[in-house]
Amino acid sequence: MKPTHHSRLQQILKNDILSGKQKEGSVLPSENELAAKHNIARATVRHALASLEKEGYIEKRQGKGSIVKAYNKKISILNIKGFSSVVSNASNQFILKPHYAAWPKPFAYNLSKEMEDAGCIFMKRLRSINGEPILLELTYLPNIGLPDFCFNPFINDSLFETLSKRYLIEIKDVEQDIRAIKPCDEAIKYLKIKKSDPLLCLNLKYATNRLELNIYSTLYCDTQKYSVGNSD
Amino acid sequence: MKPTHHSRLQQILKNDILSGKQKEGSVLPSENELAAKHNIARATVRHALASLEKEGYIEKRQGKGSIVKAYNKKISILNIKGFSSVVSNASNQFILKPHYAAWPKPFAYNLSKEMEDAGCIFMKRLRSINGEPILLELTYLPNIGLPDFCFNPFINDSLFETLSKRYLIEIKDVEQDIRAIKPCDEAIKYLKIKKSDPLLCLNLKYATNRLELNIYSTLYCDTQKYSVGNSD
DNA sequence: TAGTGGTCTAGACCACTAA
DNA sequence: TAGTGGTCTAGACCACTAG
Repeated sequence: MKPTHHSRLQQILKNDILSGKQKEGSVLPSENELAAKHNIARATVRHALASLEKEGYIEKRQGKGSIVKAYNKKISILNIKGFSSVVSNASNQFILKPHYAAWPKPFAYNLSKEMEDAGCIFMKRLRSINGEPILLELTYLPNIGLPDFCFNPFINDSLFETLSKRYLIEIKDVEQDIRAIKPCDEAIKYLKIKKSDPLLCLNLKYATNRLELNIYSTLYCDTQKYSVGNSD
Repeated sequence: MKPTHHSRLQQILKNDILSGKQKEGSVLPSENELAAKHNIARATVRHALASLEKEGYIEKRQGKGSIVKAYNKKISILNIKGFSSVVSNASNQFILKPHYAAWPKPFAYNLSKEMEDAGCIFMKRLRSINGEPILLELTYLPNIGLPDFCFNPFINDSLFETLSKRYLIEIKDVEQDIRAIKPCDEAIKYLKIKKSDPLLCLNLKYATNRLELNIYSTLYCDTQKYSVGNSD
């Protein structure tokens, strides 16, 4: 996995934004400036900026420039950013730490024979905001090419950051399925809601840069105080 | 609004896919072939294909080609495609036809003084699949630059198609806000659900190619039979 | 008017896939 | 090995924004 010019620039700018060096509403250096500074062609700069725009970090305006987008305060599960990178005052608690298991049967998605046989890594997490439980998440990863996954703690409490830094796995795409349901017993227990409270249920399928590797999550979300959104 | 080479090619390919001339799983002509056939540079072809990929119509594979994506059978409200272009056997019924009105107060989003003063165009639609009511949609458009909007019927029953063909307005972006709620009386009546049934509520804000023009929709969706998804 | 992003060209080389 | 998409360059002109 060799870094390209555009992905390198993309990472530099993303870090500038996340670290606050580029504040929301500020204008990035112009495409020509970036090209000159990094010794790359303008088309390559545009490629990097297009990626940042797709991920929701910037907004482009003809004649003005590339503007750092306002930070979205919603629980942005629907975009690719994940949870811990978006919500502040959020905390993660493992109800079940990552462990090896068989895939549940039946499983909502089709699995290849190879994945089926390898079994899965399963975890159950409760996510809270300001101490209030908001989200119960069941996550399934195929037990392929993830050595020692269960024996090392997460980096920064983040599954995606761990996958990226430890295994060079990047999330490319999300497929999602949303329903409003009556809460199951488990959700009632952990989210401390009533049996009559409606609950948001999301089934997510994350595609990664490894073609055969998908990550599956089922989320139960109490949307009475917070809503689920995207900034896409 | 002058059509560009890449948007023209994008439209041609999109039509080929939607009309079935390019079937799901089939491979589009190669970038070089498309470039030669349409007398444009390969970079321009790539621009068009990138847009199609972003909208979920195709998937690119290095060394193989651009593959037409499997048609997503879910009610894809979360992507930009809209409703009528995605779901077959779907029907639209106006509960309230488009008419001029004041903006509701309070309104979930901030409006500029100009928009506020212009008032809005409001409509209420019930959408059914196979004769079963699934979705109640309340839509608000600013009454700016949409002459005679209320006096002409929709093209193909589609708001987006009407905006595109009659007013050259294209949807660029969607911001969404999702909740599971207890149904309101109106939803119970039109969707024929019980008071205890959980209901999915979506607040959508569509951005368009006209900077000051946003479209707002509130959707109430019965997800007991169909779920809401995206193919992003 | 100067500077920005948007579109477009005509090349080049590389990485991957399949026969 | 031939053909595909992925990356990249060095130019050009246009449309839009702001001073």
